[in-house]
This record gives sequence, structure tokens and C-alpha cells, in this order.
Amino acid sequence: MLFNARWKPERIFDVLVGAGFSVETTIQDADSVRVTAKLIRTLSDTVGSNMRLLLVGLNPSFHAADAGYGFAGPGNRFWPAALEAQIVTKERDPVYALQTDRVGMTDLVKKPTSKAAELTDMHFQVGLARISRMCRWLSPKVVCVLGITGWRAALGDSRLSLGAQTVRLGARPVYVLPNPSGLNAHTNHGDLVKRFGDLLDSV
DNA sequence: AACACTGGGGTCTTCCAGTC
DNA sequence: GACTGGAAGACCCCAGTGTT
Repeated sequence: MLFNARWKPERIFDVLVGAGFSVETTIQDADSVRVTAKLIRTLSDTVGSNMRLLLVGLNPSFHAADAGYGFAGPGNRFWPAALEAQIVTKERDPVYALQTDRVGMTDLVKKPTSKAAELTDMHFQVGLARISRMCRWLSPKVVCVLGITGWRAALGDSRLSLGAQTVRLGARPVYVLPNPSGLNAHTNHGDLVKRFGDLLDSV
């Protein structure tokens, strides 16, 4: 791909990764930026410039990557809980959520796995840097990370807890909620609905 | 095809040992 | 005694495999 030199390589990287590409080489010269990228089996971001809420998952599951929308696993509690809490008004439709509810969706790490444990701290740290730049660029009103483990790994601080965070991303306030995956049995549907409701009150 | 069983997993809570 | 860090247990679901 060939980009105008006004595009910063970092911005090109962020956009392509968010769109589901793996960036392999970037060559910059005086008037252009040449990028080699490969489309990978992942989930693309659903983000825009007028978001009241940006939801950040840990990383897509293979199920979600194939379905084309996040939290697609049959046992995932995200969509039922988000719908009940009125975070979104239509189930399993991230584009509708962005256009109508002004809720964007992305992931800390774009590499799909069946379990977050397959990712290293470095994956989360690189992903957090990308999300931080995205927040500076798109200025969502509030950022919500879904999964305390990834958040801890990204910041290298195992003492961090759920709820409002002191750390900001692109100067936007950050909340951390439990991961809605069925694997996280510690959190039930009612708890997620309540936490989403509390989050909505802060938006 | 439908059901049962089993191992593995994310997160929180509790407990315990070590340190100040 | 207070604090910190690590280990273990509990919760409930997923995915794979075996059985009927």
C-alpha cells in the first residue's frame, strides 16, 4: 500500500492494525510511505470520531473473528447485559452501536486466541499504546476496558482493581469492568448489567 | 444427533508466610 | 500489628471427547 507522506507511519500502523491487518514492513521516503500488510483472521475495530463510549476488549476470540463482531461466543454475557443496561439498543451489531448508540468497539490486542492467557504482557503493552493514541485521535467521552487481567498486564501493575482508574488514555477517563466471557464465572449477568448501568451514569 | 463427562480457564476471595 | 505478595480454592462456562 502507498500512502501520502503527510500520513505518519504510526497512524498508518494504528489504522491498519485496527482494520484487521498485520503490518510487516514500513518504508518512508520524501513523498510517500510504503507499507506491506497482510489481512489476518481477526476482528476489525468499529470506531469513529463521535463516540460517547469506547469499549475495549482484551482480544477477539476465533468465534468473534469469524462472526465479524466482538463478544460473539454463545456463552458470552456482553450483548445481553449491554442491551439490558441500554449501553446498546440492538444486539450483535457493532456498526449500529457506533452509528446509533455512539458506542465504539476495539481490542487491546488484535491477535485472536481462545484464551487471554495465550498473550504476553508485551502484547497488551503494545496494544495499550495503540489504544492510547486512538483515544487522543478520536476523543471518546469515556473508555471502558473489559477485563482486569489484560489491563493489569498492560500497565504492569497487579494491584489495579475494577472500576474508575487513575490512569487516563488520551486524557479520557478509563473504567475497567470484568471480562464478560463465559470463562469468567465470577461475574454473573446481573452484576454486569449493574456495572454497565453505573458506567452509563458516568457518560 | 443428543447427552454426559472431563479438563482447562479468568477472576475474585481467602489464607498464610515473610517483611517492616 | 500492618502491609505485601503468592498460592489455593471456588465459581461456572467452554470445548473436546466419549457414550448412547
